[in-house]
Amino acid sequence: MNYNFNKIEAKWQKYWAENQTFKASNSSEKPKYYVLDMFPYPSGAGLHVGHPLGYIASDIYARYKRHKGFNVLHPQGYDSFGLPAEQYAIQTGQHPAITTKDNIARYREQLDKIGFSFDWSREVRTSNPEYYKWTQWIFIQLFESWYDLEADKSRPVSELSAIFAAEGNTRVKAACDDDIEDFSAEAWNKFSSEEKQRILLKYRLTYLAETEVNWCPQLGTVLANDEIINGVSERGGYPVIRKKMTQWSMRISAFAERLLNGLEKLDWTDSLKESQRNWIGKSVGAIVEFPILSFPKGEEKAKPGYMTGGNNSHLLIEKAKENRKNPTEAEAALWSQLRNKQLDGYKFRQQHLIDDFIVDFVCLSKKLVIEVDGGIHKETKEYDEERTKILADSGFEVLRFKNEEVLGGIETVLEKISNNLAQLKDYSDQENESNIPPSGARGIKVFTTRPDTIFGVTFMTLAPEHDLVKEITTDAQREEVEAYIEATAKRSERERMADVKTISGAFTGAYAEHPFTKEPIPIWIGDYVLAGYGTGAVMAVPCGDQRDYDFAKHFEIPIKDIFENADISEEAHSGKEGTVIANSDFLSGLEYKEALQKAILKLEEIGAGYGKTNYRLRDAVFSRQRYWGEPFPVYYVNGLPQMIDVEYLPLHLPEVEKYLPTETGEPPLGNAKKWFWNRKLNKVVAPPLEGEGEDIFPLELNTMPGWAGSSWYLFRYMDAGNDEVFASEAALDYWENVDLYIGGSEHATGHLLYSRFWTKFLKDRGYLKVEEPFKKLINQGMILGTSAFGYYTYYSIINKFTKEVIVDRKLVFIPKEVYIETLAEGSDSLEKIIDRDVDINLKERIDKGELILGMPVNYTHIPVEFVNSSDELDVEAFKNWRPEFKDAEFVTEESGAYVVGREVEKMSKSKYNVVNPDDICEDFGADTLRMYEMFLGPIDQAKPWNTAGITGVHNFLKKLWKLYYSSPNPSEGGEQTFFVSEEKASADALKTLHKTIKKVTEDIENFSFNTSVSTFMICVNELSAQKCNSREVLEPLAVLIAPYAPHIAEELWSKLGHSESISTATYPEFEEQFLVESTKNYPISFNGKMRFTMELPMDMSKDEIEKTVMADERTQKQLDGRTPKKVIIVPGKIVNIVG
RNA sequence: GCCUUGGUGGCGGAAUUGGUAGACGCGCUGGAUUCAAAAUCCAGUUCUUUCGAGAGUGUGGGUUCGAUUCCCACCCAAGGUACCA
Repeated sequence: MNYNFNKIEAKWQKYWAENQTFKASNSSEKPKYYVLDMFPYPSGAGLHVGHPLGYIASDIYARYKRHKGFNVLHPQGYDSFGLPAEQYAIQTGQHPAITTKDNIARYREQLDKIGFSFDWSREVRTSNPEYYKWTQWIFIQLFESWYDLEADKSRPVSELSAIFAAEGNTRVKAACDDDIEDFSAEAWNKFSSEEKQRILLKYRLTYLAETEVNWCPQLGTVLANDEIINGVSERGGYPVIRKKMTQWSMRISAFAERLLNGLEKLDWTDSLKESQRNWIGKSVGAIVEFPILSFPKGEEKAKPGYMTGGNNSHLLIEKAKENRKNPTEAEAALWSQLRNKQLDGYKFRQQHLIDDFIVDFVCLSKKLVIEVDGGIHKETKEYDEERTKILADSGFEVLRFKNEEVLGGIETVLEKISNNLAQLKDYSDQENESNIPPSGARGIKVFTTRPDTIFGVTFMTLAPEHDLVKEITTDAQREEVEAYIEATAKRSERERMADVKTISGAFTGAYAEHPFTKEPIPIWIGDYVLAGYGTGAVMAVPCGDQRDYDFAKHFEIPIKDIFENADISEEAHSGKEGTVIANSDFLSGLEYKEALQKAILKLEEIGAGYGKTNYRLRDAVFSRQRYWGEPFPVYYVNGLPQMIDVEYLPLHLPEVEKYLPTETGEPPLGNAKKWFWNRKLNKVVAPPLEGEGEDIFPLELNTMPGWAGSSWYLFRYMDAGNDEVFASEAALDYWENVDLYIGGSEHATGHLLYSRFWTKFLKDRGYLKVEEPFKKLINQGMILGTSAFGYYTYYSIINKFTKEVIVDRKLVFIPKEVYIETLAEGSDSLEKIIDRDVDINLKERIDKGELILGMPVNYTHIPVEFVNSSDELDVEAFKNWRPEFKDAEFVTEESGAYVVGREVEKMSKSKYNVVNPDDICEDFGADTLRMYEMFLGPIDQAKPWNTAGITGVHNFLKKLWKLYYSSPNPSEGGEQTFFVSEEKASADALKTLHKTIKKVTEDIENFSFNTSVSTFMICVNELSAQKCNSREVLEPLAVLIAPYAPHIAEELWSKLGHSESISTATYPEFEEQFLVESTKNYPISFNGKMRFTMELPMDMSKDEIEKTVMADERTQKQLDGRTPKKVIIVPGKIVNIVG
């Protein structure tokens, strides 16, 4: 019987499905093993042969582990929320749920044909409400958590509130927003509920924050970086700008150190771990604060808020204003005497901000602060002391009066003030008050990894988006700066990073003060500084940093050399090791490391900075302005987010008529007719009518990103149907985490980091016991397509005088060489071709110059299914494909065929190079497809698909089949029938078998599937040559190959007399004894080049080998009379003769 | 730009720890079988060659008795670069 793969494969696929052969149990005597593929997105195009590559590899491993006695969990499902379905919905109006369902059905059908051992009873889809209920639940858990930096773990927010109520927020160390104000327990307890919510939001692991996005006003939507091409949208070509938007963020940065350290224990490739390390980007350095030295004239009056810290000042200003409106009696009395330069002509300000403090009165020109105690603005004693200290540090004198003093005898108070004013140094001589930072030490914070080079700072650069830019820019520079900011807003972040050639920037006109030298440092803005990195500002050290160097050269900013023996005439000296600092005051003469330490110490000493570890990892934006994603279980009361109670989950995705943003630019959910939450009824309702708004609040309009559902799906598979919890404790305890994960390296920093983050979070909160989701990870490379190209000319002949068109764009396909030659050298060959095609009379008239011949050339993709393995085109099929090719002519080879050009590209519909796995299964069988995909090359590398090569693997399976179909007495002319001999196998056959067991097992453990396929081929070739038909060899061979070619293995297994599936048959054991060799075929090299080989006994000694080799006549011939200088002998390996 | 991976015959690729470069398969060439074709089987197939041999693993250097493998510099290609999944 012939190898009828279609019949065999259908039979066993049916058997597996009916018997639930691969259904995994959540309890078993056997050890567990969890094999997972990266979550597929079911695209509309269906699977092409590139997709199953990783699934085949994981399936082989899963099946191998079953043979090895493991209880294997090998599930599959769909990451079914995503942009493509939404795009399709926008274009066609078709609901994404419907297209997604269809696509999944198609995927499933295709997957089933390949014979995977998936446990389909556990299938999940992220877009199913039963699934996203738990994604929403996890979001709520994140919202209800904060990160305790001391315990280094996530804790419930209720515990944080308790801490605040007991001791305020000054002692707790938490991962939080930058703009946190200190408050006491008393203060906390007095805060309104809303105030508390606002503060807690700054601590939660998911929080609302302003983030920069790529906004396309015309499309009314946010675009991904790769949806932007040259600053305009890919769709439509509309302009895109950077815009700030309030969005949900995930505080992944709190986990940075754990994500970094956790890598060490993972069995991932070094390159992948390295990618994650770089992404997390830990750098140790210092925060340095440069006080802003100058403000433009008049500005300090108009804007009293030049404080340290961004949003703090805004809050303080509000408070100060309030204070001004409601003075105490004493304050009001004093102010009436101080205002309008009444006292000795000195100008006083009331309720003024200095640093982060509000003082009652201040005379800036004398740096004198007047405080009146005991009023309604009374602060705690602790706070007062701290404030006095900081004010003193900034050079302010503080004068305190009690309420009674002011009210009892204002004359005495005024006299005291007056005396003080007279004694104090006058700061107003330096150009008004503008040289004194009006509010004290407002500064620019920078993060630097090289505080040792601080004396080399000659300018500062801020990101153009930096909050301070608008405030510090002088009138003279304003126009230039604003134009620059506008220009930058048009460039994407990636563009800005990639483009190092164009140096651009603008001077703000402002200066900062060097913390040590007190020299003024000009403040520039430049787009090489990114707002999201560090503090969005750098201290530029042109002598030590190339980008600063280039910037300085370009704008002719001085470059200060602070290195010993470094040449900085051409480029910056960025080396660290062995660098000695010079020209740097107390750092001079110190080596890099010492200088670094000392610089940080000094900075801390003078209060201008402190050592800090910085991470490049930014908090992850979690909002998407899309329809087809998980809705947030969130509604808003007075703009503050509220979580829907867990018992009312899932919050279903609403129906909308249009999947586009609303006319007012809101996300697509804004189109939903019913998208409000009734807090009383706990359900989704229509917008409130007049008078019934009390319990009805708007729901969140954004949806979650693609990575929400895929960050935790591995745990859902452990207990997929559970509607009480995301997975039961028993299931989680049994399966723990994924033992082997296979997928593309493109997920290195996205999915793989986010799922590690969520796993750590869920562990902290006690929902999981594991710290990591994926123990071992293998990357799969992409399978590329081999595109086919046709080259053509479309020539026209026009009458020079009458302009009559005689031949209109006639299409002639030409050989590739002619095309290339025409482009490179000229059209000689092309003309010859056209001459043959053109009517003789016309040709004569062309030669006479009466007619003009135009013949442009071009190329086009040709569908690969029209091309055979010899690159010859099926001309008729191609002509019928599209009307424009109907009348095309073809210049053929001698054989009469038109030969296409070939090139390797990504497999894609638009390139007409997609190969469908269904077709391959139909023509060659799933077993052939599986083995061929593995045979193509190493699993982790990209390689082109070439269907022509598949016959080799197919023939191999036919040969394998024949080994078992070797009826000793086939009837004359009849087919071979199944036969295995029960006799002892030959020594050669056993050697072949055990050699194969050894190699294949090693390969499978090393995920070197391509070499194991080769090994099988060698094995079958050898056994065929040996005419081996003994059960002793063929039975273990069937098990050995079963993970790779399961259908044929099942068939042979049943023919061998087994009634159970082969899937759990015991894996054959390798035995060394069959491989023992007594001789070695030694390569004999001369100066490292192998010239001939010699068969010598394995146990021969070094001396004997040398003697034997030297005595050989071929050795003497090679040496040609010379005496060798040296003879190197590695027993069992080689002989090398030098000389 | 930065990070990661890779570069070996006409093609996919192999080569364990520095030890016979090109296993295995495709393609190609020749042969057997056949009226013929398909299928199958056998032999050959890195390049150059004056048939002695010589060269050769992206390029240029280095270490070594010996380098595809280790080191340095460079070139090229692919993936990622934070809203494609």
